[in-house]
Amino acid sequence: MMRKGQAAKARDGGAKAEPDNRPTQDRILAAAEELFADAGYEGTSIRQIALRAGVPVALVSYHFGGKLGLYRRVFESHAPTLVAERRAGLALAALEPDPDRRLAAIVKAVLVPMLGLRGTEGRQSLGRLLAREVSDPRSIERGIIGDLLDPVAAAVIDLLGTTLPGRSAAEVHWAYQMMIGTMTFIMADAGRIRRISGGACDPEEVDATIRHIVPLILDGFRNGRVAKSD
Amino acid sequence: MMRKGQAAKARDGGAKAEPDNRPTQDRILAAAEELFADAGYEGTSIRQIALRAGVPVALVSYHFGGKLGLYRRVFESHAPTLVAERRAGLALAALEPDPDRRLAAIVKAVLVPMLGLRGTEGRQSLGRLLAREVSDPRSIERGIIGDLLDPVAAAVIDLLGTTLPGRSAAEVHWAYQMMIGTMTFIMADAGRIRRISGGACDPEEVDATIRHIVPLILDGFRNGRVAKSD
DNA sequence: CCATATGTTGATCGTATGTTCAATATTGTT
DNA sequence: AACAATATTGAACATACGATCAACATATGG
Repeated sequence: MMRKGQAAKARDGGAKAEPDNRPTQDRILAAAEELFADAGYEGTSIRQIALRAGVPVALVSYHFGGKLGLYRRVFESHAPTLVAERRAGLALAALEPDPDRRLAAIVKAVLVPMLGLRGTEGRQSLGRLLAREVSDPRSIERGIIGDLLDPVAAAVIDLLGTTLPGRSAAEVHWAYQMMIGTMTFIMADAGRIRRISGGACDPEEVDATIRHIVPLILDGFRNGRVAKSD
Repeated sequence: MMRKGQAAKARDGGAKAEPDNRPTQDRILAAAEELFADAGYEGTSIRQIALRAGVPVALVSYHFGGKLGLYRRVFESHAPTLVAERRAGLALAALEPDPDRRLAAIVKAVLVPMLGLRGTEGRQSLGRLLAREVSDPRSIERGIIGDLLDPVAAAVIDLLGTTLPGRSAAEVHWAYQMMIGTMTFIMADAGRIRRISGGACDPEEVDATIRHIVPLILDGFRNGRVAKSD
């Protein structure tokens, strides 16, 4: 009962110097983002989140209406930026007259905003969280990805289809899934890629990752036609 | 107290006609495989598993020494088959003199045993479970993938390196990660790919999937050199 | 200054979790 | 048949979970 509001509470963590001026909801969101990214939705408890945020458990339900509401809000608070970056890149790609350059622009418009998260201070956990949600079969029930990311996905596939005129719908969509699968796998990685490659590959090195991954995907797009029976 | 052993217990489920001759451990393993694949490790409870297997909860801990032991056993009971299939395909690929054919053989040796699980009766959940474990950053702590699958992964990368002589270690490893990422993403899918593509792509149709995915990856391998600065 | 809405707190609710136990049933061996 | 080893059972354990409550503090606006 000695503490008088936020100021007293601010000192107990001791981690940073400028901790608690940030509104309480933002601190809860930040804690939730990290923990959900590390352990997933089911693997994280609102008690852990409240503990890291330095607030009583009841505040989480009060501000976000429960665990699922908080989980959803984490995505809603960050996804618009990602979507806007992708749409901006797509718009630039659509202006490109040369099909080959346009293809490269599309791939970069999709990959760069996402892979770049791993190198952006304070955004690493967001990238892992998005990858986790995309990978999780259960995410369909939650509908978060469907609501926030599917629209821009459709735009990507459309532009991809007009840029690869000879391909069937299946070929275009499989190519898209290859791109998303590769990207998601890299985003979700927590060190295994670097370890297995003996340090040759490191998703944390964003530029090098993009420089290696983009051509791999691009050449699949350019040449990868469906095989004969064989 | 009326039931006398297994026979009486067999009738209560009512789902199948030939249920309980199967040893109890196998029923628990089968139930665990499905539920873990659907909801993940944290999202599944021992009680759900015991309920589906038609056994008391205590039996799970008795036979497998706890939840984690059961989870691990599910992989141990199926992974050797998958590894053997991959090694067999790799051995055949190594005999192929033509580099281009060898490359195709390597890719198929990795993809076909895994993607084929989705079309094998009673193995669909195993495929989704493997994909889930590979995607989960937490799986590193469990060590299951590292113990069971990493050795054959190293063999794949080695053969890949000798088949692509001019490439750097980073290029070879990134190519490998693209392949695994694409495969894992497809295996983990629970219907979104089919829905987004309007039915054009369906991971359940194993042959069509392989025929589309293999050339996409192959052409990335063949041509995807690292980009200049750009 | 009061009245009201909003934010915050610690405690408690009912339920679910993984694990363990003693008691009983079954199986295998001599 | 008698024995020990193994398997099965229902009940209980302590802990953790998400949610909710009444009490209290703070901010807002008249």
